[in-house]
Amino acid sequence: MGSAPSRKPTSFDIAYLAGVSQPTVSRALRNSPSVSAATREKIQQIAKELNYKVDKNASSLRSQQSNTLALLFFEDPTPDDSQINPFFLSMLGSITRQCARRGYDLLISFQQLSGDWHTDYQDSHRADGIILLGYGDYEDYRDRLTHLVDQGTHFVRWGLAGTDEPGLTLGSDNRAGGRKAVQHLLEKGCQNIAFIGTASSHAPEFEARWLGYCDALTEAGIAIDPALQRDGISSEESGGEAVQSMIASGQKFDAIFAASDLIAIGAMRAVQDAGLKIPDDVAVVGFDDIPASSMTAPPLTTVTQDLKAAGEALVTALLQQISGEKVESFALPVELMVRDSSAGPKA
Amino acid sequence: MGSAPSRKPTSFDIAYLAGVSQPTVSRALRNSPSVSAATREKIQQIAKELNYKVDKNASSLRSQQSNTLALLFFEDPTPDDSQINPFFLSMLGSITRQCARRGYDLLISFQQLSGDWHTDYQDSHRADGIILLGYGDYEDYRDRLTHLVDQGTHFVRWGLAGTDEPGLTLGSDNRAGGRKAVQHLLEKGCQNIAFIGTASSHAPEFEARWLGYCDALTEAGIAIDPALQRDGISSEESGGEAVQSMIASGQKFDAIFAASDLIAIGAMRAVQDAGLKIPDDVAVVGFDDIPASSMTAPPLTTVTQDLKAAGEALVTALLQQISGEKVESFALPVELMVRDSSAGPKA
DNA sequence: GCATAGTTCACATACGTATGCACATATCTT
DNA sequence: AAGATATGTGCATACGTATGTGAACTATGC
Repeated sequence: MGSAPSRKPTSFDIAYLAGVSQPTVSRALRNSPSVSAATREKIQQIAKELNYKVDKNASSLRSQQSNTLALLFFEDPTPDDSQINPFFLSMLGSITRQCARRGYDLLISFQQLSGDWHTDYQDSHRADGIILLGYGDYEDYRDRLTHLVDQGTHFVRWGLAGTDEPGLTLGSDNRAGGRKAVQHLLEKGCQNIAFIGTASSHAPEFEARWLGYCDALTEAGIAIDPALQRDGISSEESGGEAVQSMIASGQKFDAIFAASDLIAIGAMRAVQDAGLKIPDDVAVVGFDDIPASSMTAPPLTTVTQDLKAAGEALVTALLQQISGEKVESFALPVELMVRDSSAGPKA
Repeated sequence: MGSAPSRKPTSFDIAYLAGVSQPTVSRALRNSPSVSAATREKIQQIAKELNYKVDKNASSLRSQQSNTLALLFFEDPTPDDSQINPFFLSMLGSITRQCARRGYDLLISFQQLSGDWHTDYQDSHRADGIILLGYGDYEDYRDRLTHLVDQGTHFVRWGLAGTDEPGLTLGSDNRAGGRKAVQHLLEKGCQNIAFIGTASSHAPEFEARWLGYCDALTEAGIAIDPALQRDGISSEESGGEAVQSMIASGQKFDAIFAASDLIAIGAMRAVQDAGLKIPDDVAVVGFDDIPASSMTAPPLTTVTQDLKAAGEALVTALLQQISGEKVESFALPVELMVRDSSAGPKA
């Protein structure tokens, strides 16, 4: 191909070739209205020929904005080589594309809850704003969020919308999701619906899902039975142990609503290990619709969140905040994805 | 807390407070040996108090290196809101952590095979090097790789190591993996082992896995039977169709080696839909060990690649290349992860 | 007591772009 | 036709850091 120039072309090179000044080149390439169409086209043509690309560092330095967002995953118990929560990982694609569409680069990082990530990206001018993804007890990092707000850092968090923690939070309508899940089980004729997942404010999303569970039962005139509830974090082990505990205690149940798919998958395995059939003996519904959910046996009925909409909402909200608009937290609608783990002859 | 300063502190602010010049601050913060210990400590102390962070843009502009790597996922048939191949997604965690450990930021992007991504990150000085992840027919983008090499762009690709395409390629030892998988099935007593996956050079990794399949059969003195082979891309549908096709043709088979887990999962479902038991009637082995593999029913035996080592190798190789070292392509060892889809009474 | 080497720092400047301002020319008022 | 607005471009400079060069000062040698 063409001979490799010894040096990357700069806006001065283009200016020289076009017979204009460097500032005019800058303006022309940014489609400034204060440069004539003829000049602009000439400059853009030359830039293309030289394969010129604006230097991101110089541009960001001068304009004081990086056109870059930072995506921070954080995990509570982070083992060093851990997997990321599959649900959040699924959101990555949507966020990435949305960023690209808006002309923003995306910087990515995993973080422990410790460390001083909360200031790094902002202070070093690497990113104009931050997206925070991660389940977790936000009591732990409430201080950090407050600090971010105090510093004027732009950020948006995926979590339980409408709560009172600092900053902007978007999330699915977890309560409505829990309600839909349990209503579905009730319609199937289930009588003793168990809940697995921590129903405390330390896990606000799980708590909201639990409240939805309560809503549906209450509406159906069924009493909330603590004996049908088990605490659990979002893991397969946790779901399995909960089921074993219920079986061991002699508790009758014909359905399980799990606060996450990972819990549900572990629960399903434990149910099957106990010789019970899904969905005939026990129907199971999860929450999140992680990729594995459609591959289990039987495929898992679950509450699916619109990941595409979520990614778009996060990016959009963050960019609005950056541009100075006032943005309100809001919840995204969810839908029930009925699969075989709750289908069948029972209805 | 402290009162928020109206302006972010710069190295000049620190210099003033420390009674030194700005260059001395820069050197002190970079631990340059040409600044005395006393001065360095004083400066670092002040920097800490002011919560000073080096401006990434200015630093990168001046030093002409960004300390950033770009991770490019690309997909052949990219639907706009597509999922990323779960296998590559799994590698993300390892790469991210490794970058962090080396003090590099990670920029992430999804790309079509079209577009001019191959020059963007390099030319705009956004990244010092590029990691390319994606299966695919690299005939399609061989030109782009060549272009990258010509431009002197630093990049490393995950793929079939040791092939002759331009640039540096790391990958798993796909052939050994295929061999191990099939040896395992032979040891279980399987006689008619099918292969699903395109055994052509357009899918070089699949081809290598197929060669491993042939190796194992040949070593066992079994003839390679084309009737036991079906082409297929890496998707569940593809795996399912392949199985249906074999069953429809009356072909006998008591085991399947699928070139990817997605294929294997689709194949398992088709096998079960046909009323056959896994592993008793048909044993199944996949390749990749995606997260869903352990959750299928039965859990899928598969060839697992060391994702942690892979991520580290990619980052390390790229950084070595950036620093001017000569780096050779090499293959990483793989292991068989035996689960229930190939276990059982047959052995 | 002066030259040599070593240490520690300041000065000047470069990295490449974006933008406020002034200025020149062209177009429009009355 | 002279003054008033519009339009397009150049000039100067700022963004914040990193680094080559040289100056001052200290320590060492004879």
